[in-house]
This record gives sequence, structure tokens and C-alpha cells, in this order.
Amino acid sequence: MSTTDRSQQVPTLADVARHAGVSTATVSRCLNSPDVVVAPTRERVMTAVRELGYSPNFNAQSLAAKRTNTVGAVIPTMENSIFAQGLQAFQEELQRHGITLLVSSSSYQEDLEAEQIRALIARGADALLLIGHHRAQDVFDFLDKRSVPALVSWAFTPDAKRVCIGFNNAEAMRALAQLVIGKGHRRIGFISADMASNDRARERLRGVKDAMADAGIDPENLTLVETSYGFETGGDAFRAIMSAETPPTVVMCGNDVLAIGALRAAKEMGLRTPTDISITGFDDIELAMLAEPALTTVHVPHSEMGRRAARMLMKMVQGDEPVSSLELPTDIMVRQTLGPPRQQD
Amino acid sequence: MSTTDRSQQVPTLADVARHAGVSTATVSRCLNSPDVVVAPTRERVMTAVRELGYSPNFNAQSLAAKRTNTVGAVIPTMENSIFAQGLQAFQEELQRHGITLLVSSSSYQEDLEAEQIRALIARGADALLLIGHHRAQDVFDFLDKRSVPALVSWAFTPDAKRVCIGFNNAEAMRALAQLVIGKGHRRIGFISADMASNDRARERLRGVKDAMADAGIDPENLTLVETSYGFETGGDAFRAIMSAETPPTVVMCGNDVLAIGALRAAKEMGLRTPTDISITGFDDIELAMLAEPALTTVHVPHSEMGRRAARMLMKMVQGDEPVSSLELPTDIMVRQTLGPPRQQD
DNA sequence: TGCGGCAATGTAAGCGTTTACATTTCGGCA
DNA sequence: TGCCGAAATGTAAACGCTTACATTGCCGCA
Repeated sequence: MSTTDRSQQVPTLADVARHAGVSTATVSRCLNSPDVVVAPTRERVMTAVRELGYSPNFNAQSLAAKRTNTVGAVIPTMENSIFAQGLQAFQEELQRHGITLLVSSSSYQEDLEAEQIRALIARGADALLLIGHHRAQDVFDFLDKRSVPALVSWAFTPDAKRVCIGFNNAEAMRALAQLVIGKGHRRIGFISADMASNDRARERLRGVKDAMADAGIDPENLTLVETSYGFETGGDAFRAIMSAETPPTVVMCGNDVLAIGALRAAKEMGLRTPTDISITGFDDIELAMLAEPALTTVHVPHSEMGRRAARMLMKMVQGDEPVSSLELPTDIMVRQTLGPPRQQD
Repeated sequence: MSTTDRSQQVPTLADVARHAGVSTATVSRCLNSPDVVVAPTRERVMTAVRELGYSPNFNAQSLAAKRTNTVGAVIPTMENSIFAQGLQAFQEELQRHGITLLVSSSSYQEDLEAEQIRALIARGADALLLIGHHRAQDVFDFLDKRSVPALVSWAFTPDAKRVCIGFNNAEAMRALAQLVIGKGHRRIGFISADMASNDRARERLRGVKDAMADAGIDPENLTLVETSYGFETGGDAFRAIMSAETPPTVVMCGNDVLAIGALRAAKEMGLRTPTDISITGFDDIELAMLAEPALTTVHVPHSEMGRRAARMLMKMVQGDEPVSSLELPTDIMVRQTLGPPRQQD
């Protein structure tokens, strides 16, 4: 029960108005469009504002004005630095325009994500940033019904129905796989993040498969392990893959965290990278460059994406011109964990 | 301009009430305390809710009920994984209790932090999670005036006026420094994060100084470099320290990121760790264990802290019993980057 | 001097909820 | 059968703001 000490009452617009001897409308105008109120009045009001320590009640404000200057974002987890990095830029850009960001995380659970989306809408988010395309149709229907603009990020798919920003996961991974195959690898291991409700992960796998098909390699030569996100799980998956009768000569990973886990497991198993086994990642997290040997991976411009996403979303809220999807380029970072397969193979 | 298509109007409580043939009060009751309304009525209302796809307007709700079920957090940056990790746990715990988290970041700027705090209050945050003690007094005054409970985290100071949760930065670093000194080191280099508005950084430095004093080591033997957060800056600071005439035999760092940067710089300079130079960190980020050699550092229970912070804050909002500060233990993770000084010294 | 017109300000009606308080309904008991 | 009281529901007043519209006051021009 919040104690209702009269003394601690927070000042309202009406208090300021009374204090300054004007109407509430004038105070409101002073705050929102100062130019329409004449200087002496404005100063009187501003003084009152300062003296009372007034600050507007946001809920009342958005209730009355029917806009919240808020956008929401639902990400799988804050702990993954790639989201943190993109989100940081996203938030900075929004902030610059006086917009608040509401973040919530779904822990990679589809139903939880849907719930979070609804919660953000209920809180009046003017728009939403979503990660990836995979989502139940009724969630999109709900968004459409409420006409809340939503931007799918971290994924660009040429034929997507939804406006999205990001990179082509399949193409990026395919390019890396081509490089791998070019080195002479034929037996490829792939450690993927859970694909059930993660289209990015699925696309990345597809990229590898496509590259193999292009090179005329029998899909039989792909050993796939699907695992949850983490260094440990990456290591375990690596061990599983390498325990095969004829293990692959390269293990490609769906993301850098899995790759670093694999790299470490390799070391523990006494395998030299890339002499005995090649390993690749995806994302280019800071750690990728710091690892030893440094990880060959795909660089993704997370901050840039966050910034652009913010601008696109603001444009979508404006609504006066249609916004189209944006593809961001990725780069293959050739470092030290990829080499040719061992000759004996 | 948001187009006011009648067709897309979002349904309100009144719509549901009309649809179900009851009053708005009954609908509200159905949603908030279902047990006081008789079953048949309740079902009728719930059906209407479903049919219309109604979801309550959060702003109106909190305006009327005078509580928002929202807590805010202002962190220096999302990009630092230690905050991300703590915040993730914090959010999960809050979520479990139906409370929404609003996060914003201050980019380590004091004035920006004050602004963010005000913004969160204006949005009706019922309580606030803050990082560290350092903050202008008027910010605290403002919080008190509005009687918004605020919890200082990531720092525990025995004599703090504010309720806080975290660890004793000075003591933790002092313990590590004692270990370092015990190894025989006398000339100590210290790379600190910016201390201007960061009491945690200041406390950590103090810990080192205290340990030196305890051991009767002349403070002259401490070489201090202060730098901003980052791997690069850590490396640069390390190079600066080691360029001295008689460089230290150990470089202690205010956090792991700086330490990893230093570690890397050492390698580039051809120095073996810990044979030629010892290096220590603080935080025990995931990378610390992954580094080579693995970093000796101080482990901090970030997730635990986030979870506990959530519970404390909810208790503070409740307000029926006083909440007292909580100190969490830290552990020294003895790994590979700390050894005795080179004999020649 | 009088009046049109515009700039400045005031008035008051919402915005979508919650919740005291008022009213209705209904079952049980004498 | 009639009444009482509790349970169920309804009524309407906030909550703190924005904004359309009404009002006031002032300037300049004929």
C-alpha cells in the first residue's frame, strides 16, 4: 500500500497552472509548443515548473495524446552480445529522437515471445522491433489488426512479405561454405543452433547445403548436430561430431559462440586447428578475433543494423512513405582457423 | 498522422461491456478479480474479450490505478556482458511476477543518467535499479521526493546511506592484491576504468592501495593508468605501463576486458604471461576462462545479483517491511596469468 | 473612433481504466 | 409470505494530460 502522504504528492499540470496563475492548457502548451505562448507567460510557467519539480505523467500524456513515443523490442536474450550490440545502437538512435525503448526477452521461446509482443502493445508501443521471421501467423495478424508497424531484423530474405532489415543468412553462410569447399574440404560437420523457431539458424544451414550442392558434393557428407546456445554445448557437439568413424575435416558452426566452444574442445582433444581440423563461426563477435587461433567467421554489422533499424521504424511510424526492406552486406573474416584438410584424408 | 480508420479501432473496455451486455465495472472486475463475479457473467465477458481481441490499455490502467507494475533500470551500457547478464536475470525474475522492465543506458555519462532516471520516473516506474553509488545528490533527492524506491547494485559499501546490493569492490580487489603481493610482487601496475563518475572503479583501486599499505609497500611502487572501457584501450594502457624504466612485474586491471586487452598486448610485445609479466582482471566474464593463458580474476555472481535485486526491489515497492543491503560474496579465480615475479627483478 | 482580425489564453471534453458507493437481485428464514 | 442481508452488478467520479473550440484583448487601419 503506497502511503498517501499529502506532503509527498507529486505535482500535476494543474498544480503548475495554479502556481503560475494560468490555465492547464497554457502550461501544456509551454511544454509542448513553447512558441505559441508569449515570453513573459512562458517564463512564469517555467519557473513554476522548476519550483515544483514538475515532470509530466507519461501515462496520462500518452492516454490523452494517443501516442506513446515508445517502441518495443523483443529479443531472444540480452546475454548474447550480438543482440546487445545491435540493441545498444538501436536505443541510442531512438533516444536521439526522444523515443523510449522497451526491451523484453523471450529466452528463445516462441510462445513467450508472443506474450511479450502483446504486453508491449498493451503498453502502447508505437512500433516493434522483432528478431527473425519465424513467428505464428496470428501474432502478425494481431499486429496488423492494431496497425502497429513491426520490423523484422537480423534477417533479410528477398521474398519476405514483411519489411525486414538485416543480412541474407543463407547467402552469407553459402559464401563461407564455398570458401571452405574451395580449400578442398568434402566432409563437412555443421553445428547449428536450435532451428525449431529460429529461421536464421535454418537459413544458415541451408547456405551450407546449397554450397555443397553447387559443388556437387553428396549431402551425405554433411554431419549435422543441433544444439542449444552456449560454449559448453558447442564443445559437446564438436566432440559428438568428431567421434564419428570418418570425422569431417572441417566443422562449420551456426554462430561464434558455438565455434569458440568447438575450438576449445578441439584443443582439449589434442587437435590442432587448422592443421588437424578447420573450424568456422558466424557473427564475428569480439571474441572471435581474440581467440587463439583467431576464428574465421562472417562479420555482421550489428551496430549499423541497429541504427538503421531505428530509422526505418521511425519512418514506419510516421507512415507517410512506404518503407522497404534493407539488405546489409556481410564480410568473410579470413583468420586462422580455416586451412586445407589434412593430406592423409 | 495516424489514419483513423474506424475499422481498425482497437476495442476498449466499454466495447467489451457493450458486447457482453454488462457494465464496464464488471468487465474490469472479470479481468482483475474474477472471483467476485459470478460464473455465467464471467464467461459472457471473457467470450466478448476473446471475440473482440481486447487487451487493456496499459496507460489508462496505470493512470487510474496509480501503479504501473513497471520497474526501470539505468545501466552504463548494454554492450558490457556483465550488465547484460545481471539484467537478464533481473528481468526474468520480474517477469515471473508480472512486472515489466524498462531499460535505458547512459553510456557512462552522469548527466545522461540523470536524464534517463527522470524519464523512467515520468513513465511511471514504480522503482529503479541503479548501478553504483556515484550520482549527483539532487538525483537522489528527486527520487526521495517522489518516494520511488531505488536500489543501488553492483556495489556493496558497508556504510552506504542507500540500500544496495552487490559485492564489496574494495575488499574483493584487496584480497586479490594480497594474493598478488603474496607471490612476491612489489612493483604493481594498475589499469583502471574511468573513475570520474564510477565509484566501483575507484573502490577497486582503493583495494589495491590498501593491500599495498598493509604489506608496507611504498605507494610509489604503484603505476596507475586510467582509461576508457575496451580491449584496445586496455592494450594501449598496458604498453604505456610497460614502457617505464623499471616496469612493474604485475599489471592488475579494473575489469576483465581491460585485462584481456593487456594480455593480448603482452603477447604482441613478446612477453610471456605469467613468466615475464603477471596480469589479473575483475568480473570473470566468460572470456576470462577462455583466454590463453586463462585469466586470473575475481568472480562476481552477476545472475544471482540480478535475481536478488529483483526480489529486493519488489519488496521495497511493497513497502511493508524495511529492506536492508545485501552483500554477495566474490571468489578469486586462480588461473594462469598470475605467477611470481621474474627472478632477475 | 470604431471595428475586423489575429494572437494569446481559457474552458472543458475527452482518452480508457479503476473503484468507491449505490442499486438491484435473490436466497433463506421466521 | 414477507423481510433481511449478502452477493452481484451498475453508476459515475476520478486519474493527469491534450486539444478543439470559445473567449478575450489588442493593434492597425479606414
